[in-house]
Order: sequence, then structure tokens, then C-alpha cells
Amino acid sequence: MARTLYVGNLPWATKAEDLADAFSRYGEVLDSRIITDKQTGRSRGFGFVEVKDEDADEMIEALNGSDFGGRVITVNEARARESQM
DNA sequence: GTTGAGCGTT
Repeated sequence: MARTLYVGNLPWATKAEDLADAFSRYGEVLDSRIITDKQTGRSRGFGFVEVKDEDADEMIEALNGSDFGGRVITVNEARARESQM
């Protein structure tokens, strides 16, 4: 009972705890993750936030296109890494 | 040390 949210257009200094803190304002955050580059080890500028399915839509609408760290971020439902049916 | 559209690892 959790949905993964894709968060993009994030500053290079954004951390998983920062996403969890920002998303926890509009709902319950189960887990947050920032994607870092495997080749350089630096942040790619985007991440994923796992939130409750019942509040996922509200958090997307609340944080999608909102200001985060001085930049407007993009929040949408993340694509399935595993089987998508 | 840098960059700017996108969809990630156990």
C-alpha cells in the first residue's frame, strides 16, 4: 500500500531527507531516495519518494510544479521498475 | 570543480 513518486528538476544539493521532509508536509512519507550517478557518484538532480497511496495524489498535486530549494520541481507517479501491468 | 531533461537500487 504505497506508491512511488518521481521527483525531478531538483537542485544538486537535494537529499533524500529533504524530500521526505518536504513531502511529509502533505502526507505520510514511507521512504525517500535520491538517484545519484553511478559513474561520477554525484546526484543526478532527481529522486523518488514512496508515499501512501491514499495521499499520493494530493502530494503530487501539492508539490508538482512547486518551489523546492529555489527551483520548481516536477512530481509525478514514478514508472514501475518491475513488471508494469 | 562542471551540468539541467529525465524515471531508481537493494
